[in-house]
Amino acid sequence: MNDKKNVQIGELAKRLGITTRTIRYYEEIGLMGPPERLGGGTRTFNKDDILRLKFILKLKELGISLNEMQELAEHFDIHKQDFDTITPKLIEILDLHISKVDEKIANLSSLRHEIVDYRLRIMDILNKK
Amino acid sequence: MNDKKNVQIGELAKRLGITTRTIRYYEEIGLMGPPERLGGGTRTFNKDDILRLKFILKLKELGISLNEMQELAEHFDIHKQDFDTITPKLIEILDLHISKVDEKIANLSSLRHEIVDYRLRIMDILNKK
DNA sequence: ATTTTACTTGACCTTTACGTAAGAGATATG
DNA sequence: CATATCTCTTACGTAAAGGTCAAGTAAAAT
Repeated sequence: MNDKKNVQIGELAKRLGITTRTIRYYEEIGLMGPPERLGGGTRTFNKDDILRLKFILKLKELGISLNEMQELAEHFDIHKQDFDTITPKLIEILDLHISKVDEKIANLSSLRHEIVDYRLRIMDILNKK
Repeated sequence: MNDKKNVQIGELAKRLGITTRTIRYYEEIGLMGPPERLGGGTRTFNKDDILRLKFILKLKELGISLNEMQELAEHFDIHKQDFDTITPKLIEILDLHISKVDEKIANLSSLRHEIVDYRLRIMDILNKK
């Protein structure tokens, strides 16, 4: 009666290197749609659930916040396998994210300059004494 | 009896473009030593206080966290004018901070690559259909 | 002197992404 | 069956850097 493929939360967490809290949290904020439950209420995750979770983790790795993902939750409904609809929107998001990253890099670079300059000025003060 | 130079918190905040809460907060966490008070308890800030606050804001601008500043609070005791003692330590900090920034930049750069790659793979999937 | 600002402390609120604990029920194993 | 090991929900805690009241004084302006 139990699909070989269905997994409980602890096992899934261990597999993906995250905690059960994280999985429940993603469900809590609606990133992870309610999974099936066993008779007693225990969650079981099927292949699609796992795919979706992996996808979320991938996006997170790329620096996309859970909040940003939520705004797009409608678009990457992996359950529905409508990869056609999800991808254009996702690419849009990724592009936006790339420019954000570029901006951050630019900011850090100028910050670096400033720090170096400041450092030099202090060194000067030290040497002039 | 009142030094022309002494300023109250609202005025000081306005001058530096921050809020009074921020100034009180810095005092709260010990970044800003207790200032003099008027008879009624109103804080007044003298030149040194203002210098110190400006210094803190400068460091903050450079991306140094309040926490990092606290660890160094002993070293940049501007009140004591011991610019000799503060600078070497400060330079040390700045150097450390520069390398932190470099690391962040490197991370963001590789993140950028990953995102672009991911984007490309998705584009491929789209085009192959 | 009186009104209008400004200042005081205290304490709770915000965001993000979970951590952690409590108490109770479910599942797996010997 | 008993026990060990999940899993469940609820709900408060955390870090950073202040924001935002609220009630009560003090200082400044008229």
